[in-house]
Amino acid sequence: MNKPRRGNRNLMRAMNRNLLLNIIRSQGPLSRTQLTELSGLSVGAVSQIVTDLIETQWVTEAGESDSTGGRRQVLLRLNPTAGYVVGLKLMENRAVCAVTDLEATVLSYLERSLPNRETPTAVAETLSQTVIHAVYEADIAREKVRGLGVGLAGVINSTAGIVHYSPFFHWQNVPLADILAQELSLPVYLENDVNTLTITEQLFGPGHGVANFAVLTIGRGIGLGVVINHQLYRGHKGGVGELGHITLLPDGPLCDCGKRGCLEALAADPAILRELRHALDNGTPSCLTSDTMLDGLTQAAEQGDELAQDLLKTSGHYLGLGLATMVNLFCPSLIIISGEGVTAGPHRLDPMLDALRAHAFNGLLEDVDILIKHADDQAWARGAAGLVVGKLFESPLLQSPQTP
Amino acid sequence: MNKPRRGNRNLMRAMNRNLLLNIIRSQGPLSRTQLTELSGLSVGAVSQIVTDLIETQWVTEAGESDSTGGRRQVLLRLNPTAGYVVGLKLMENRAVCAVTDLEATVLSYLERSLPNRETPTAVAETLSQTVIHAVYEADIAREKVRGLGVGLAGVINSTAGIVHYSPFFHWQNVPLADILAQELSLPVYLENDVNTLTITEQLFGPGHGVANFAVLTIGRGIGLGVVINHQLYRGHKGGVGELGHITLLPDGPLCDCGKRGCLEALAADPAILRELRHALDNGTPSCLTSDTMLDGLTQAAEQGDELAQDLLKTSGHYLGLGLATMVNLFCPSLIIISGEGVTAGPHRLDPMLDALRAHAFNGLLEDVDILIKHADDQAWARGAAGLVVGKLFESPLLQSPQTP
DNA sequence: TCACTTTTATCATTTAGTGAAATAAGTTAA
DNA sequence: TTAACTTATTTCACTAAATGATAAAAGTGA
Repeated sequence: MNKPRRGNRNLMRAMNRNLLLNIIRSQGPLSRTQLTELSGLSVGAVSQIVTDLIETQWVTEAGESDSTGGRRQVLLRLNPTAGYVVGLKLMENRAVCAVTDLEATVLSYLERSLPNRETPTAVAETLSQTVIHAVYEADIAREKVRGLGVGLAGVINSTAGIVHYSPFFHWQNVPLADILAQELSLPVYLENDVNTLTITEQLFGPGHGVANFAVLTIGRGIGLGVVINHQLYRGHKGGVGELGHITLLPDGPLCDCGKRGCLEALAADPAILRELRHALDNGTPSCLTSDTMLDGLTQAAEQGDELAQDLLKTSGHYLGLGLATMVNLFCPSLIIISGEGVTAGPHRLDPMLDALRAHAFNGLLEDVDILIKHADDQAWARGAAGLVVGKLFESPLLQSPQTP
Repeated sequence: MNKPRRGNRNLMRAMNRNLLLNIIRSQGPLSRTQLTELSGLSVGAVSQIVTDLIETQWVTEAGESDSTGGRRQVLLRLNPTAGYVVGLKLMENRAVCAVTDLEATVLSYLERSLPNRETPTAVAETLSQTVIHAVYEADIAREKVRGLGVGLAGVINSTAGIVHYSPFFHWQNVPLADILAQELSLPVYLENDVNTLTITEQLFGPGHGVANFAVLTIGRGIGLGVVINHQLYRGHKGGVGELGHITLLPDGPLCDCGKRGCLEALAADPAILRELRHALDNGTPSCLTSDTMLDGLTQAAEQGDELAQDLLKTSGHYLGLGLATMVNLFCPSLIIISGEGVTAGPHRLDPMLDALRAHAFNGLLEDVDILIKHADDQAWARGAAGLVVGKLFESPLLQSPQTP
């Protein structure tokens, strides 16, 4: 039982238009005839809607296919220059920005350091300039930019475009989307960073067409994005799946959130480095030093350093435990494991998968695909851009729940 | 982004018909004018659809309201005799059965013991007789029975109507829905028992209109039903939220599922009784005996028995820990705590709520309603009946995903 | 060149929602 | 009691979108 909704001709047209647009977008160049088959619409309707899509420049005719004994079919594809989108990913002290076309191909990419502890307005100004610069570098007409997607860690109200809580900026209830929208005169969509990655995996990645899947990101924090019934799940008031803060060890180390033994405090990158320093203080022999970063630790593990291996193994084990809990509750059919922390490699990921298998409920992991997929800075920026693409191709059933 | 769907006039009509029907069902008797306001449809459309609903007997005119200075409005309500549904809840060695009308008012209710370890066919025969008997007792025409809903613990493929795994019957891949449907010549819907309760809370209980909520059941096992975006979530292959089998203590007691330290093995009713026997064996002073059941234990706790209080407290604590994990991942805006285990009262529930508050992520519990709601056998049977009502009033957007 | 195929456009038909106007059925004040 | 006003519901002309048949376009092959 979904929330019932009123139907009228406009909605019907919008649904079918959206249907065709999404088929063309995801299934590559297609003829009108193929569209009728794939959509189930009549030839008349397809003809009419396609004419409209071509007039409004969303779609272009792109060559013809070979004849199969009759008239050649004219291929239709998404107009690559129909529009462009900008994605911005905010991190602790810098931002990365990407301009992409509607197929998420990156046209320009740049990084910018963010002044520390600035006011939201000051940060917003820096961000605006970054966006303008990136659009300039992409060499596209500004009018064709359809929107800006912003991803950052924290609790975000994506509907209102408000940052409820950000661990980096220590903001509270900042209407960042509105501020940026005013400065740039663009639609701005704000979203938790893991969610942007999740949406982009749904649109362009292995998550396409998968009804239920989850994206786990490992890095400074532990993030979780969840798609349920083909729809990103945001939870009550934008409080997304806080997998990083489930309690695994009630007496464990203190977490940033104030509780003890959270997954994040046991298994995220800072936890590994904290345990490294503990071990060195206790005189554990190792080639590592107290200012080794995760990359160095990974290298050391590959070269046989036992401490490094142990640290990664422990982190992986807890990650697997948390992942098993997630699987027991959500039962996704696909799990994408991503983030910078993936680079730590098998020394971390193998124990994770072992623990996952050991603690997931009987049979729940059967037919579940698990993908390891590294996400660098550019992938995060591209993810934020994908957020806008997602809005552009979103089903009208989800948009503007008008009267009822 | 939902899976895009084709729209046509039939769908439009079905959507609006369903919209009106659901408004009438849930908002009580209403006039046509009120319907136009609540639905957003035009007066003409409402008039036409209501005429159709009356012709097809779904709705009846039920008196008039007072005049507010003009023509009196004719009130419309769900036709109470439009149809009836039957619900069946299967337990370890018995089944309970309820016949209700479309508003989930119970018309007849009966219990029946189930012969142990029988074949599915034998069990199905007993169930069919029970259903026929219950319908007879409800004194309704058999043709007006719209379907049978069956709820039982285990992993159920509700789409195919197959019991994948049942902890009680030790069946595997039994097409119970088909067997019963043949015997009774009725549509039969099979579903995990917690899910039936969840659907009924959504239709007739506090879950009505709530986009995201969860139902936790405490009893012999720990169950979880989840509604996300107004839709029951079933997970991949019907593997529902196995909250009972998340690992809380990796070295904890052995669970039925073969793993150690599952929530169910720590906090469900059998776990309490197991710990009771442990404690008695160790000579802990108490007025309890080794064959005390949960009711006796609860009474003892109320009368000040320390062991009983401790046992309930420990169970509650683990329940709260598991609940906090669930909240961190799902972030529902409403939690309904139900099942027979609720009768254990504050000695169990207060520690549960304490642990929940202590381990839920900052602020995630704000504005979250928590309801304690006892569910006895009849409530479970009514829940199974509600499953059918849910099907009858389900949005056409969810039904028959035809071609696309 | 003709017969056949395949693709795409066009057009009459159907039908559900829309909104205005008509009808029905009240109330209220003179 | 009647006229004026209110409110509820039905009716009806209108519109627009999907449908399905038919026509037109554009190819192949003997």
